[in-house]
Amino acid sequence: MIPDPFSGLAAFLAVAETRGFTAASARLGVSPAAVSQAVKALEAKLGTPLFVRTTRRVRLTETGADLLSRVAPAVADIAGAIETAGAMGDEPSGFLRLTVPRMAVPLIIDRVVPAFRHAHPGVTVEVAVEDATVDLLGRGFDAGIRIGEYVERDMVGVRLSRDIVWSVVAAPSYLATHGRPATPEDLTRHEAIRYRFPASGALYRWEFEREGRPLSVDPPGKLIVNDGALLVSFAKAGLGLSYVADIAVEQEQRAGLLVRVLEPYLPTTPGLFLYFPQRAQAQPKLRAFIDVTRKLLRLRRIEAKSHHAAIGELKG
Amino acid sequence: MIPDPFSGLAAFLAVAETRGFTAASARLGVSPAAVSQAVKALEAKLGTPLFVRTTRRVRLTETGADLLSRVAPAVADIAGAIETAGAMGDEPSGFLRLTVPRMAVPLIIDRVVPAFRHAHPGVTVEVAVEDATVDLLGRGFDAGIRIGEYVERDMVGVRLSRDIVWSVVAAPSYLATHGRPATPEDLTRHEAIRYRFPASGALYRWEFEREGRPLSVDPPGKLIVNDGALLVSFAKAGLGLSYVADIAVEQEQRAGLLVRVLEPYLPTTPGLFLYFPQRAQAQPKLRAFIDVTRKLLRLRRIEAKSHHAAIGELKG
DNA sequence: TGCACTATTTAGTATAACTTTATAATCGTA
DNA sequence: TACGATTATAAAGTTATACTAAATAGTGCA
Repeated sequence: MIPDPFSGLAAFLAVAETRGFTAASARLGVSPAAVSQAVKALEAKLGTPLFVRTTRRVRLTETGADLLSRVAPAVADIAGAIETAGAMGDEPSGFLRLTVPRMAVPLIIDRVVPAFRHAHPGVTVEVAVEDATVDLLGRGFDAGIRIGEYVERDMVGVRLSRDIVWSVVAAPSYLATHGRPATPEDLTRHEAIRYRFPASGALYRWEFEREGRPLSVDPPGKLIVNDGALLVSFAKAGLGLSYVADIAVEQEQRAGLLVRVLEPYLPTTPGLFLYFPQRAQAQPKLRAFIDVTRKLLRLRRIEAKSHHAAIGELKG
Repeated sequence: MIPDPFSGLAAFLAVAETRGFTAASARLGVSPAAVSQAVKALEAKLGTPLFVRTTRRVRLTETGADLLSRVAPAVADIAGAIETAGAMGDEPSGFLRLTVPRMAVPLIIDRVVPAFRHAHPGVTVEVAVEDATVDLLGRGFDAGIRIGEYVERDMVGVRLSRDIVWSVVAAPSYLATHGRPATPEDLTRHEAIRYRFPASGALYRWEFEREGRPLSVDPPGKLIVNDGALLVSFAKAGLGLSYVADIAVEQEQRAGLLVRVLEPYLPTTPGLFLYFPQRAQAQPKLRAFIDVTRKLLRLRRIEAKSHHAAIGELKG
């Protein structure tokens, strides 16, 4: 048997509170003999009687009174904690910790988290923005957003966006001055706004395809940033070419502030996904977050269709 | 069954503290499946998972962490109350935890503990052998054996042995080959079997007195041990000189296997004492241990007197 | 003094908890 | 990338514990 430090306490407390074994047995829903045996076993374990009893009266000994006075508050604490834990069962509450790449902030997080907080004020949300691939369980996260379809087993991926078409963009003013690159090799004669990964410190190589084969380029650049938003804003300022996901510059393109170049050479990859451990998906806080996210992204798809935009399917 | 408000808590606490079901099952002394079932039943009762687990990792959920933080102090209170109640019983029961230096094992522990266990089978005795000075209360010990008379407040010391006369001893064969040191300085031309304290890693300096003034020597030696028994057995094997308490080599001296040298220079210190908190001495388990110890050491003194040996007084 | 009621003990039974075995999953290392 | 070692869990069977029923002894009140 699992050694039970509480063995006999329930019976002891019931007898002490009702002042009798028969009353205690009625309260506990068992026979008087069961209560008698349980208390007797506890007394044997302690090596001292807890009650003085006649067939007509039950009185706590000094040791029993002392034990009761110390144990009763602690038992009440435990009962309260268990009740609270049980109450947490149905309503989402507690902490929801997410790790997300910076790109996901304007696309997903800025929209979903306010809606989620509004719908579930009992849940504290923590968003850790980082562009490194994160070990969810090891770092204590409940879920994460990632580019591309994760292949880690026992993880579930929920698509949050359509596929990403990568883009090289520049301001019209930049192109007027420096010309328009026609092939990836032309980039050697241009200014690139480079991206450095915060975690690893590596510079992001620009990736292309030619006739189905991958091609990687390290273009020259005198601007290096570690923030995706700066890639976009510096490009708009005419400071160079940026390599970004098309979904990050949709508005700038529509407004004519940024222009795509090298389109025939740019790849497409799966978009943003929400990942979480399969075992965790039964948790109310996570289910609630997924539900809110789906509803919001479905609304966005309806909006996008009305703008005649191509939308990727949302998958469960 | 008596409804048990604590059902599953022991298993839950064990898993939370050990961070795994297998480790928890080892601690509780049951199979991993039993722990898994107990926790699962508690989770079902609460309607919420307490752990997120893979086969390789176990992590508390937010609910589980909250439950743990609330339950753990209450459980500790209950354990303390039960232990106190048990200590106050007339029949000694529960745990008696002792910390003792290795030297005390052959002299005291080997004799007293079997007798005590025989007389009081209801008490579980734990003996921690270590040569470091131990904080009794901080480490959860009921009593400890120490060389010398403790002056810590609220502690009571019961003498267990007569004063210790320290000795430098060697086998006759060693002395025949290497000569007999006449002064502590002569040790520089001898082989010492050194003692290293396991806890601190410090080498034990050999302490002498000359004309009432202390004198400390670091003799050279190519044998270093952290076990007192090895000091004696290596000395018997003629491997060098050992610095030991005379009570540790009484039999070897009587048998002529070891010879004392440098006697005029060796100090005497108070012997072995049993120490315990003053407020604990009313506890039956501790009173019983003291009684058994006194009886046994008194018997030993009668034995020793019949051998015409000098015995130190036993003090309370 | 007698009766009603309670606590306890004992023997038997039922149920709960545990074990064993097999399986699936995970993580680390080669 | 694949394989092996280790862990968690589920299911079925077994064992041990806790409970019940019945009998007995004791107590307190009318």
